[in-house]
Amino acid sequence: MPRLSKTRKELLTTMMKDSILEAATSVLCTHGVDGTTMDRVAAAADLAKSSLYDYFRNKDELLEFVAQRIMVPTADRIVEAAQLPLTAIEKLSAIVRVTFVSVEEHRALLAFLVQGNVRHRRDPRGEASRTRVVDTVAGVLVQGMRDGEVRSDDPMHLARLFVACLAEYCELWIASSEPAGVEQCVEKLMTFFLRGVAEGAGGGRVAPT
Amino acid sequence: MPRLSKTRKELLTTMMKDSILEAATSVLCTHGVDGTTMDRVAAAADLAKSSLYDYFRNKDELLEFVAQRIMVPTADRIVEAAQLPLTAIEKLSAIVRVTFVSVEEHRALLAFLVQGNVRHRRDPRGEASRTRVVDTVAGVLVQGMRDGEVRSDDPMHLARLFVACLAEYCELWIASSEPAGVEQCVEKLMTFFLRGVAEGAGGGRVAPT
Amino acid sequence: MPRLSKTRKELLTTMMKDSILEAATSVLCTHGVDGTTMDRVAAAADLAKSSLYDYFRNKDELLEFVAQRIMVPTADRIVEAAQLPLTAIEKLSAIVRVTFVSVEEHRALLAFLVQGNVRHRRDPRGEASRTRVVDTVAGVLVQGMRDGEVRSDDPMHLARLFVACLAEYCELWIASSEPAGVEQCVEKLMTFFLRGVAEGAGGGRVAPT
Amino acid sequence: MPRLSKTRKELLTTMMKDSILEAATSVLCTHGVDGTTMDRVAAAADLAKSSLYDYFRNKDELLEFVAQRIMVPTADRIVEAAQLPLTAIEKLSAIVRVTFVSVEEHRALLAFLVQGNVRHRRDPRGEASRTRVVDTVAGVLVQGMRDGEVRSDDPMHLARLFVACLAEYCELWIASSEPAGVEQCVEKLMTFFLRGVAEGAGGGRVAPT
DNA sequence: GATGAATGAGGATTCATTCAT
DNA sequence: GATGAATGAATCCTCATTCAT
Repeated sequence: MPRLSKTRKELLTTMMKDSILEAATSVLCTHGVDGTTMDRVAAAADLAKSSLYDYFRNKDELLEFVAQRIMVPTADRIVEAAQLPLTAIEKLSAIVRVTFVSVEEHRALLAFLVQGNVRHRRDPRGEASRTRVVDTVAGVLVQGMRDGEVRSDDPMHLARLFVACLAEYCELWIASSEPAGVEQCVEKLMTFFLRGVAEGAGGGRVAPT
Repeated sequence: MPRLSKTRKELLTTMMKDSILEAATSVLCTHGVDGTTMDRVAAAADLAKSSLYDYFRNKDELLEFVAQRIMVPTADRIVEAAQLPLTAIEKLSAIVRVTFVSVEEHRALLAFLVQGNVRHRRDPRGEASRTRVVDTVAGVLVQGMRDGEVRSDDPMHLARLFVACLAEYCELWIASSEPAGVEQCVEKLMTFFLRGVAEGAGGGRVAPT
Repeated sequence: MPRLSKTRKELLTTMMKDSILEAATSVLCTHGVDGTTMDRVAAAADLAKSSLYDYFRNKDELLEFVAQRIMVPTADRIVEAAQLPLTAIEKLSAIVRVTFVSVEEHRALLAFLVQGNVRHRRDPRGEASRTRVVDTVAGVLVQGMRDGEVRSDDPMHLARLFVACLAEYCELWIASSEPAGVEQCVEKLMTFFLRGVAEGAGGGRVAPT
Repeated sequence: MPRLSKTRKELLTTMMKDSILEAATSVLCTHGVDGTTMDRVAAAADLAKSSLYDYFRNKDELLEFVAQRIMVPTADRIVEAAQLPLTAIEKLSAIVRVTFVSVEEHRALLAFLVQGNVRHRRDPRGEASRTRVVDTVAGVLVQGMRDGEVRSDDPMHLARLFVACLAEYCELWIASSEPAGVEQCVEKLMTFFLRGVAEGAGGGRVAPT
């Protein structure tokens, strides 16, 4: 057989990486980050453990690959949404919508990563993506404050609360036995985020001590 | 010498367990959940590793004990706050306040557990406490809806968002270099939770698709 | 049982380390440096592999310990011999003698280390000892040249040749089925080293090209 | 196309083996014996790893081939030198000279093999060549003793010392930043070997105990 | 109760080797 | 002949757990 053309070779490699990605994803969902061993990934990929090392230099690189493959496109879409010519509130809606769509694609995994990584302070995998998202949201909030759409407060704090709610709601949604439609989720979450839970327009005077 | 009375014996055991608890807490703060080995706990407790097994059947039981000891009292206080004769909104304020006070007491650890455990799907430690808190908050929200203080929505969903925000804000607060006072935090978080981020009374019309 | 006194504890640990040392020594002799696995050492020590790590942090530390325990005392004796108030030639004799005595104590192992390390350029274990020995010999040779006992030449080169011959002769000696006495070895090697192989006093005119 | 003639086929195979030899040589020089993996050799040979097995049954055979290809010609030249119609001392000179020339050709590699293999007791690669050399030298020494050029002693012992010195000096020479010329090396080494290090004709009375 | 010692079940990683195409 | 893909056996190391004293 003649040497495979470089392109073809890379294609095959890419397909294998994707197949391993899928296996790793499934193991991650089933066993959690700490339970994700090379053994299990290999088994899920129906491959010898050592073969994993033909595609990834080590476990970290593999996990990094998973994180990138899942988080980065989502973060990308979010950043793009924030760059559309919209009002701040419209952008926030768009961000929520885009997130739900991504999560719907990857179901459990994204939620898992969103959580897992956010929380493991020492685990840098995926942290970059989260930071990008938080920063993007903060930027939108600043725009909203400038335009009088959003009340004045520390934008980074609000952005983190926003992302935390988003993550929690994704989790909720995915775990739900009869998940609601994306649009309904967007609306509910935006309502919560914009108006809070208090009844009525003038509501929400914070209770005295 | 007569045998120690059963009571006295149990008292000593309890003291040892507390001493181990302290050691485990310190290790958890220093090394994180994954870095918490029986070796390190034993060293921190100035005890032989094998002696840990005289007080706890295994590592999980030990960690469970830690989780209980830290989370349960906080959850207790939260439940108590929810039982005071207050309006729903006042109760929510009280819950937030009580949480911040607990977090302030345990600093890193509580926040760590709040995060770490909530997120690790497979890790049931502390999950019970979290569930209790969410349920309690949901109950308060139901009261609020009945009394016209809280707008109508799925109380479990709102409760989870509430707790998620609370956890995120604790994290924020603990990581902060010049942490604000408890009262200020309570107010900010309650404002967010009750009124959202939208400017003005009529704000927060959710953006159309 | 009361806590073992620190002294007693250390004593036991030391005994175990020695027992492991012996096991490692035997494995080294049998399988060579590259064939010395923790598995084999554990088996030879009649211990679980993991127990080795109770006494040595890792394989390198174990091998380092072996090297130190074997090489350092020998190197020490050699250095001491070089500090006696003797003529250079007498010192060289003393060095050879001391080496043979050490080798006799440790038989195969010392020879093995002498070789193994000398040759594995990348393996720093024991290298320090060898360097010390070579330097010491070089010092003695310098003294000999100053005193007119040794002909002028690069002392480092001569020292390395000296040590190489010493090592080779040890090897020879150990492999021999009817090993000669130490004194005879010393004499033969010294004769070789001092006078070479040429017959007669005026011998050894180097052959022309 | 007609089948290649057997001869032609073998020729191609030989060429490939040589090409792999070169690759292996380069890897050996760069990474040492332990760092010489089939992967690296394949990469250096610009060949698939599995293709190596079309030419060598296994790694040992490959290394053996390398050893032979490097050592055998040198040993051959040494044996030839020993067969010239010369005095023993002249022969020894010739042997040293021939060795240095070979080493100069292969630089690091030969020295590496001389060391690495000689010392690894379990590693038979190259051992045969070394034995041939030692035997040849021993033969020359016997001639020298018969002719009164070399003092009486065990010729095998002296031969081994001779070879050990030769190897050490090669190493020295190769590691040297400003290596001396071959002739100078030959002379120095022969002087050492024939006359030892003692000053003066009558020198080298071995020191008394 | 407490301790020191020991262990077995993994886990990541490397590498020589095989085999269908 | 050559290749890409795959593999199993080793190897180092960690850690929860047990047990005699």
